[in-house]
Amino acid sequence: MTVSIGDVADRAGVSVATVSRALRGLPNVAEGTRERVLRAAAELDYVVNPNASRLAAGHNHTLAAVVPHTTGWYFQQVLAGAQAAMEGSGYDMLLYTLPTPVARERFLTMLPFRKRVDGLLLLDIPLTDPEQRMLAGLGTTIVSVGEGGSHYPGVEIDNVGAARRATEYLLDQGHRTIGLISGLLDDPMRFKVGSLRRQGWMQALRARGLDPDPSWEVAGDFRLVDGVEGVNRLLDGCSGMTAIFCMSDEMAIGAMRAIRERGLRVPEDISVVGFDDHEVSSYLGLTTVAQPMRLLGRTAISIMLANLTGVDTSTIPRQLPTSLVVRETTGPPRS
Amino acid sequence: MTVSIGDVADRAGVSVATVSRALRGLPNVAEGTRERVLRAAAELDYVVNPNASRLAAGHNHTLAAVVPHTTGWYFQQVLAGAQAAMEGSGYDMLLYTLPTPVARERFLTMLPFRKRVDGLLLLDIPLTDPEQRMLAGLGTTIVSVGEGGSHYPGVEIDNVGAARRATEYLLDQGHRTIGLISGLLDDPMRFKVGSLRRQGWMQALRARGLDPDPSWEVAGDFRLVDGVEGVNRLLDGCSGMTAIFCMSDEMAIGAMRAIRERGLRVPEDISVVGFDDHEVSSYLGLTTVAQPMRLLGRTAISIMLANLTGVDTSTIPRQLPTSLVVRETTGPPRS
DNA sequence: AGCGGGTTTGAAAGCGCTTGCAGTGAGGAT
DNA sequence: ATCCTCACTGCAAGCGCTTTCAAACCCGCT
Repeated sequence: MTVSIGDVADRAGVSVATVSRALRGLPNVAEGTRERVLRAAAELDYVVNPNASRLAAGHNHTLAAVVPHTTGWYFQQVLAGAQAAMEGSGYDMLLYTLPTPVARERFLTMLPFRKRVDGLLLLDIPLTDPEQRMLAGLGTTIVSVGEGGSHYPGVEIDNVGAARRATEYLLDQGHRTIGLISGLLDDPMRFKVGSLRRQGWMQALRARGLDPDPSWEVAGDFRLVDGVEGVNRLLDGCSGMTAIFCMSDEMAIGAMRAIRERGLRVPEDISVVGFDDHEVSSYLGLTTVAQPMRLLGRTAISIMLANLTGVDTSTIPRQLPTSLVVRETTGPPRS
Repeated sequence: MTVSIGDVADRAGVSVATVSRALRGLPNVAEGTRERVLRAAAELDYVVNPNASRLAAGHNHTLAAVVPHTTGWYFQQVLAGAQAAMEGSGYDMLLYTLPTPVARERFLTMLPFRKRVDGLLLLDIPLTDPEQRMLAGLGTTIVSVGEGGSHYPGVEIDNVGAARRATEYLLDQGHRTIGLISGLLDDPMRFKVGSLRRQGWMQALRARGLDPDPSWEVAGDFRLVDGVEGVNRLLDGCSGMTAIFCMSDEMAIGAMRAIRERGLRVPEDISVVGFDDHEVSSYLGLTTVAQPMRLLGRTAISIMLANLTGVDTSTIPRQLPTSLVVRETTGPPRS
């Protein structure tokens, strides 16, 4: 039915061992033999059976990406970058999505990737220290993006610095009461980036002698709807706010919607800054912090592949630059 | 080093054959024996080696999704639906992305999924008839979403009907010159959905005795930027246009941007309708045709799994309903 | 006690490939 | 001519499971 390595060997008049070596480009195969094997394989339209090959060789040539969810601009972009970097590497990519606490728990207890994956790419998966240690102890190569850990390498951006920079820009424009729509804080299952970006916002304000009141901030979960709710709670709970910093573009878009529904204008009444540089942001004129999402993915794969092959990774940068993209949703406050 | 089925067998005091059967829940294993095996496996923290298992059993328990690209709201949603439906099915999902003609060609010639995948999920991959036949002849179970084929089952929406409905709505509002920003047409490598939706638009206009001029339409590629360019070409080439139907929300968002940049207002000067019901559309107030993307993914997986197990699939619907979501970017034309 | 039937179990033959090790030959050195 | 190298090649033993087939067992019956 299906053509196997033995068929190729017969046709080429050599042993299966030689076919195996020839096909994989190993040395110790005479050039003439290799050509004969290659021709026979082509004629028979042979493709190796990865299961057999992996079983015999004891590796999987498979990587798994673990993401909180697959929708969401940020994750798509990082994944796309990772995929691109894997192109031609001979590795397959499996995807595990952990959208709910239940899925997360199951992943952490079942460890479904064991014996089927050589490397695990953790894309902003917040893990407690014991969880990190447990995973790292499994023998699977791990690389993280964003939410890092001390038990495996990772790439990330300077969240504190980026948020500080965005806030400083707002301050420079003359704003003094700058609201924050953050990610859920202090939840071990949630992203640390929330606290980091909040630190940046806080630092910038404090540096100018401003003391952010608790009513200046509100927690969201990076989604559009959180922006809407966030703005409403912010504007109801605090007067004189002239700018809002959102920890994701999605929240910023929701925020703008809510602001306009209250009859206020952006940026005349309220300036809005987002984070991510979502595809639509440029079309909406959203001022935002751009982070190199695809590069994050590519870099993580570089580290992964290098670690897997024992190559030195110390020259690969672990922190990637962000940039503030100023567009039309920010401006000076009305005097 | 790693615990194998033999270790479990030893510990449970049975043969590997029995362990294999017990672990997979096969009948013909005494209840007491099964429990003993399960306990031994748990104590040893045993997980089966999928490579060995698949090699021996001759199946892969892996599906591959083939998508034009992973960014883009539509594909993410369909994929998310598919992933959700695979949850607990025991199948892994591999992803092949064909963003360029080169990648597409390579995929079609190398057929990298052979011997590694039981089923192929073609997500809006336009294929010529010979290509379809070739793939179908490979013995891999194939299911399509969107761009269907006559050589394998698929799920889709009524593109013609949906576009006609949207156009009729615009006509009912009083519009008479309704532009179209379509997908690339007549390109074998491109989506047929473009032509189908165009047909719907055309039918609606003709039914009212309107004869669309070539200057009423312009081809795009479903991206934001295509909306911007499309509007500019449309508005430069045709006067009196009061509404524009875009074949994707992304193009609609770009279109609105361009319209506003020209100093025109939406919907007062120009009404805009999109297609997909993108996440941000509700926040932008975009009137659009909603299609059940996640359900498309789920349904495709249902068909796939059923076909793989030889279950009858004739009761699974092959065409899913769309709905027109009227929001704020449409209204009557200015008299 | 002996028998027929169904239920459990185990032995062993693969599944298709990789790889350690031994064998083969050609070519050069002695 | 003999011996040694070294570059190739083949043999055969796995890799860790599934599955066929037959043996073993447990019943209730005769």
